[in-house]
Amino acid sequence: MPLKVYNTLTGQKEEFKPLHPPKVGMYVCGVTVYDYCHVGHARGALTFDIIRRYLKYKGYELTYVRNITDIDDKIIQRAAELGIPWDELAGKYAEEYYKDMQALGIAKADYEPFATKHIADIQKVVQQLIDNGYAYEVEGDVYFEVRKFTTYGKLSGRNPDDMRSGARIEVDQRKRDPLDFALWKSSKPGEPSWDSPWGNPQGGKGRPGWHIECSAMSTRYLGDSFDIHGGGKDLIFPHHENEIAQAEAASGKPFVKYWIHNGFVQVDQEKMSKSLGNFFTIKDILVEYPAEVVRFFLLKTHYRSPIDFSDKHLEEAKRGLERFYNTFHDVDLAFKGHVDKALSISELDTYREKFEAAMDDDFNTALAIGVLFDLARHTNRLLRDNDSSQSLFANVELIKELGGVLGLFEQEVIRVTFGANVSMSVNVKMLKPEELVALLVEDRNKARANKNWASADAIRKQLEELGIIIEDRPEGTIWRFKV
RNA sequence: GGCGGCAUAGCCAAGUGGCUAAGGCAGAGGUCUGCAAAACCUUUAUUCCCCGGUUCGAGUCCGGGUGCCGCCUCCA
Repeated sequence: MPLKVYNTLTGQKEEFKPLHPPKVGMYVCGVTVYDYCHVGHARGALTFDIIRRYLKYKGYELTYVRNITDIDDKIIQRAAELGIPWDELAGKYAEEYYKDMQALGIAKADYEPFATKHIADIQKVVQQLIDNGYAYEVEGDVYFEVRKFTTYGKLSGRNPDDMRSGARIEVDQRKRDPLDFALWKSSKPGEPSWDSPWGNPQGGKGRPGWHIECSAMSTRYLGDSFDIHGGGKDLIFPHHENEIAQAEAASGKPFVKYWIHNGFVQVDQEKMSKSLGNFFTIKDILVEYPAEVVRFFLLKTHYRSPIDFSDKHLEEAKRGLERFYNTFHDVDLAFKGHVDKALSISELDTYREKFEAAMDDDFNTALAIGVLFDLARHTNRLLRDNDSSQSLFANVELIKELGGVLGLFEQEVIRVTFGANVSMSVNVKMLKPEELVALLVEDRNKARANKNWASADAIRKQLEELGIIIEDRPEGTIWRFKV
């Protein structure tokens, strides 16, 4: 089945045909490190984590680059407010960013370049643009001349003549056109700076503009033309539009084939953002919910749709996840089942095919999760009918394998055994002293044997308050953690 | 003002021309059970914001309207 992706550049879903199969190059705009990351950043990172995982599942050889912006106005401003060096601030939040990503189960990209480590590459592109006649220098600043790039606006569907530049900010009179944007900025005394050929007769000090680093670093690692470039919807204009102008004006070649943009996380129907102040940091949320719940919550909605962030929705996601874990546990418990109506291999293949069809359709994780729910229900049904535990393990394996493509069900588990014939898998991260629980369960069962229901119920209730669920089943008592 | 997106059950959310509109959560009834939980079964949208149109046939395409959101300024 062909993979289809929605391409912002054409406004359509297109069949994914890499430039040099099976190799695929993907560049994603990461974060500017001046503060903690919030759930919106998590969604962006997660979207491309899924795309990466699925491309690999499909057998592509992916090179994934995700940058970190460690020099810009916000960093300088925030550092000044705090009275600390700008690079100390950037370093600190880069560290925090790495921690957040790791906590969310989002692996590092193959390359995670920092802007300040690529000043030479950036200057090379700026010079190239000047040489090609697309950029001009004014008092140490270098601007891109938008009117020279005739296809400007093709990504965001804008016409330069329609844009009301300067409607909300003052236009720098030194620019030839209000739309022109900075490639290189001269530095004021005390600001971070690098030597440059621009400004003063013999060259001056300055720093890169915001957009140029992505053009420079993406092509540095992936070549002048590559397959996928991604980021949040808010980057379409001006950031990505400008990247295209810079890269194509410099190289003379098409820059990116597929542009992919993820939708926003909203709070009460409004975009979650730093400027509105309505954000929740990743750290805050991970105190309340396991990372897997956050991941599941985000993947229940297609990546391009807006998603409303709320406690209620997180709780819903948690319960849904619990459903899968219950199935895993129950199949474990049915270890000694017998063989009859097993799911055939071809039936399992049908689920795999449906899952792939969903993911092939522009990474439709919401639909794909629906397929996993179907398989879980099917498995529970077979379990009820006393089917083969062997074949049901195959079901669970498939759920875990496909869930793994979404980064779900990946936690390390250990097997815990009670008495002679009851055992189960426990998420090791959530592990509490299991011997103690086993002991309490034993005590409770003694109480039950004596029909001391009050005592038995009290133990169950107390354990539940600790996050441990007791269930009395025909085959014996089991316990599990709440998700 | 320009450009783009969204509107599907109590809530969340798939579906973008054709069998009875996925799935999850919540609710109701049932099976099981000391009780509870889990699981399973049944049930919850004659209908997809409104009005026109195209078509044998539209939630799905086209036109108009209403509401909401985003970008045009830093933003994932």
